[in-house]
Amino acid sequence: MTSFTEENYLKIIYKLSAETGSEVSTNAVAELTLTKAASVSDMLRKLSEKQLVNYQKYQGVRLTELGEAVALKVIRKHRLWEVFLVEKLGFNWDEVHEIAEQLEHIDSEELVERLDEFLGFPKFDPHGDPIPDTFGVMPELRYQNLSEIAVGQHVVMVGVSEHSPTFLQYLAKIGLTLGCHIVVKELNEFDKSLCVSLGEAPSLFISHEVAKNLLVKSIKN
Amino acid sequence: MTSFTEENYLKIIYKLSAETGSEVSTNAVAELTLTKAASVSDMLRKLSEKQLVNYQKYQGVRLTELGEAVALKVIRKHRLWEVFLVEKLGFNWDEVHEIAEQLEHIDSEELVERLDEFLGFPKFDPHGDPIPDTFGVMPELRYQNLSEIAVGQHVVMVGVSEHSPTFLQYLAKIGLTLGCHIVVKELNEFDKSLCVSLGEAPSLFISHEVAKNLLVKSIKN
DNA sequence: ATATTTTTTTAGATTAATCTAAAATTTATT
DNA sequence: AATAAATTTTAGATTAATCTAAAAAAATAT
Repeated sequence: MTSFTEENYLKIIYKLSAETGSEVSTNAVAELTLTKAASVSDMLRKLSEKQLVNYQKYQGVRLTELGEAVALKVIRKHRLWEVFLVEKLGFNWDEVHEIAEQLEHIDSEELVERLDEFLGFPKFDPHGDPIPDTFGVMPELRYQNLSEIAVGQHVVMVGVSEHSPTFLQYLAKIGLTLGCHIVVKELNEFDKSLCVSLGEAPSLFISHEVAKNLLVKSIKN
Repeated sequence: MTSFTEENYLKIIYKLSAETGSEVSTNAVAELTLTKAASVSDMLRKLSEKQLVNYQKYQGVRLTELGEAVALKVIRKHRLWEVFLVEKLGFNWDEVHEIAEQLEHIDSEELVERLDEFLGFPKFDPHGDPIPDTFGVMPELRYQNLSEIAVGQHVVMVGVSEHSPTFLQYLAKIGLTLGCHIVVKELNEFDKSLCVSLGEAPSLFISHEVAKNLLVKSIKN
């Protein structure tokens, strides 16, 4: 029905679309599929004929409901296999992606359901990413506040619970953006302020007041 | 290195070659790959260029050592995955072939070795077929005599331990051929003779003397 | 031993997925 | 708003795996 290649395109369009919330550009897809824009154009026309995407020339692409269902099935398989590789076969969480990229295309509904059961119906993969259920429904994400994170932990910023412009402008000014990686370096006992590092940049001080309003996702290490 | 398709050809050539012991014909390969002879000719030329087979036009094909090593790796993976599907996921032994046909092409040495360990280094798959080790070495086959088989068991005839023409002619006469499926229906206590059935054919009486000389492989059910 | 049949190979097309180079469209800049 | 720059699409090729139809070789039967 859908080829290995088509499934990869759908998965990538799903991910890009989830990030931006709007149409996905040809170039963005080309970058992740490791192909050229010309190849992407061809494939988008084909996926469009198959009713898997809505595609208007020069206007970017979006998944149809059908396309999203297919993408979610692939993502479900990918993440379940990652759990299997880590929990059952003892791989490290950073060694499993490439293998799961292959396993995600194995075609058998029965296999997926039995694997899910064998693994105890996990809700998150070893990277903390949520595993869609049979119907494509994602589990609730269990984000934490940065203020709850222990020293030494590595997290990704996934949102804020305070939405005032002042607060958001402040975040932009100190370099805290959605998706940035944060390592908690130090916790000051007296005022609960944090010293954190952001990738290469010099360390940053964050007050408890600010930390309470930052939603983060922890990254296993 | 070797594509999905090439691996399937090598696997099929291995199996045909193991049965006949000599060169494999183009048509025989075409039948099992579900393609036409013309396609097989093309592929044999290609596999020959890659040093995976020895192929002389019109003279049939044989695996090289390299080709056999690749085929055995695929067979190893196929049979290990079948054990996984039956032992861990609870599939019936007759439901797993199609899924294993896909899983056998997943490319990761590390995965195969860890799977083998996870399964407890099984020597035979759920159909009783031997699983080659990492180096492509098949375990000793543990055939049984028909006389040792319990009532209700389903076996396949794989050989004889008496090779006299009289005996072999007798077998042919009563319809016992290599590869035929036998179900043990009844055991007569007083002379240890058996009543067995062979597929659709009417039941057959076999003396203990004959049963002792029939090598069979049991089939899990 | 010749003719017929069967098997196998070659020649020429087809499909899926990709590419490069050129043309078309959209976005950004003066 | 006109032009320049960037993005996207089309046109035309390429590669892997397959096909049909025709030619060549081998096996079989008279």
